[in-house]
Amino acid sequence: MSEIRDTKDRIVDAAELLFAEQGIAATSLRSITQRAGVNTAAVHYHFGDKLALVQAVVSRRIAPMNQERLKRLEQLEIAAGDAPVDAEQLLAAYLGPVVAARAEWGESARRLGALMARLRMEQTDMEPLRANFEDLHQCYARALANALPRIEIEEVGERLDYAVGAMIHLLMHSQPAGVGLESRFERMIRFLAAGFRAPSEPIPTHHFATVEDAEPVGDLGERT
Amino acid sequence: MSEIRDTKDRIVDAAELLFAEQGIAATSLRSITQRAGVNTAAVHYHFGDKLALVQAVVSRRIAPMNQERLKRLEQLEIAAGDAPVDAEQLLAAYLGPVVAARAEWGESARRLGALMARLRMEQTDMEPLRANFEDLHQCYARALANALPRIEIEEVGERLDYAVGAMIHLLMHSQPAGVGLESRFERMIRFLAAGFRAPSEPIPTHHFATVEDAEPVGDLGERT
DNA sequence: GAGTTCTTCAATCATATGCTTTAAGCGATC
DNA sequence: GATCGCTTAAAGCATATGATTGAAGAACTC
Repeated sequence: MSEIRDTKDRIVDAAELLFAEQGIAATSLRSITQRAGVNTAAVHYHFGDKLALVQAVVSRRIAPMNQERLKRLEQLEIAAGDAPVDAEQLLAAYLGPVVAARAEWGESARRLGALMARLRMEQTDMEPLRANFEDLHQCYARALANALPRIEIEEVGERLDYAVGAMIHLLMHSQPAGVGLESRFERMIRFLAAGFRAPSEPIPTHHFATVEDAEPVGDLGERT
Repeated sequence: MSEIRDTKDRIVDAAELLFAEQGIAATSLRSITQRAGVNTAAVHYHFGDKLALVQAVVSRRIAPMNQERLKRLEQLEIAAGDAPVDAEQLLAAYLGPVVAARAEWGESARRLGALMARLRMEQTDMEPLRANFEDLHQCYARALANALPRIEIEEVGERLDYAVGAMIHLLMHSQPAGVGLESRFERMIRFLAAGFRAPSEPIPTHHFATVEDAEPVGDLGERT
């Protein structure tokens, strides 16, 4: 009985690590079972096939994190009442759980970023994984569109995509020790929030030579 | 003689397409040679091994594009004289060649974005590929730091990373037909430029309107 | 045209992969 | 204590992979 969970968990642990470090397609079941110290057939017994293993890994880590993100969004919307939620708070709610995951899972969480990036890259090849992110993206895009009424909703979606791209990058390339990760996240949020608040249309005339000081995060008081 | 270039080029063509669509590690030499209509051994004869093939693909497409980007940077700096180059122009110079590549290479250019994304993801596994981007990144980070004297240079580098992440995302997920790609690029540049101009520090401790609720970034990595 | 080099081809190697099968181990139930 | 279900183990299967070989085939030089 104790061995059951042990074997299954060890497989998922090893798979998570190797998927993150080498990519999903590039990781063989044998390397997983070898690292987990279990038999090669165990993964097929417990999961069925490789894709099911991938989904198990996702279910254990990514899915709860995305639920947390949705929960935070809900809380923000409740707290804001009828008023739109602040864009920066939305970004923090979107990105925060990833940072929290690091703090909670310690060293093993270092893989999370790489795993998410791999998922994002390879989900084209594995359609079933896409569903894990679509809801999340749509909900936040809608909330951000409310927070930024001047920006066309379509463009808000695009910008959220860019934010995801930036986050993925940070997750992929941040140092193992996670030194300064939280402050880097804060800076990234500042960067992204400023981008989100950029006007939707270009400045009619092509004279943005002196825009530098004219369009910072000046209009911050649009909330409360 | 005519066959020589043909075979070599056909291999590179097929490799570029398949690398972009399936990933580098996930693409077998056999699938490449099959698509190219050449013998399996041809790739080893002409290139040596798989990594050399990858480098050949990069050399033909990515490397010239990166050179173009450096050239544009140089021209901007010359044109600006002693004054720093505008950040938006820098971003356009950085991202423009990618758009130009699409227009120039037609349908085959659709793969470029995916290829660059794959390269970025898998270059961790293939160290030799990293050099193709490091110079570029440093030069632009320096120029952007000049354009944005208020931002710490370290943070400028981070922000450029985020810009790359956003660009990669756009390249990966834009539609095949490339409908509206250029306008999307323009909007992305607007988004990114606004981010780059965001102040480096959150908001100095000294009072700025209502710091209390205007700084949602603070409770990012909350410990439960 | 002979000789040399460059290029292609079919066949093959050693290994790795996802997956299956068959049998053994183990605990609980009757 | 025998039986049954769940779990693990070892071996093997069919296929795919990167790489190599040696010979056949152009192509060019002299």
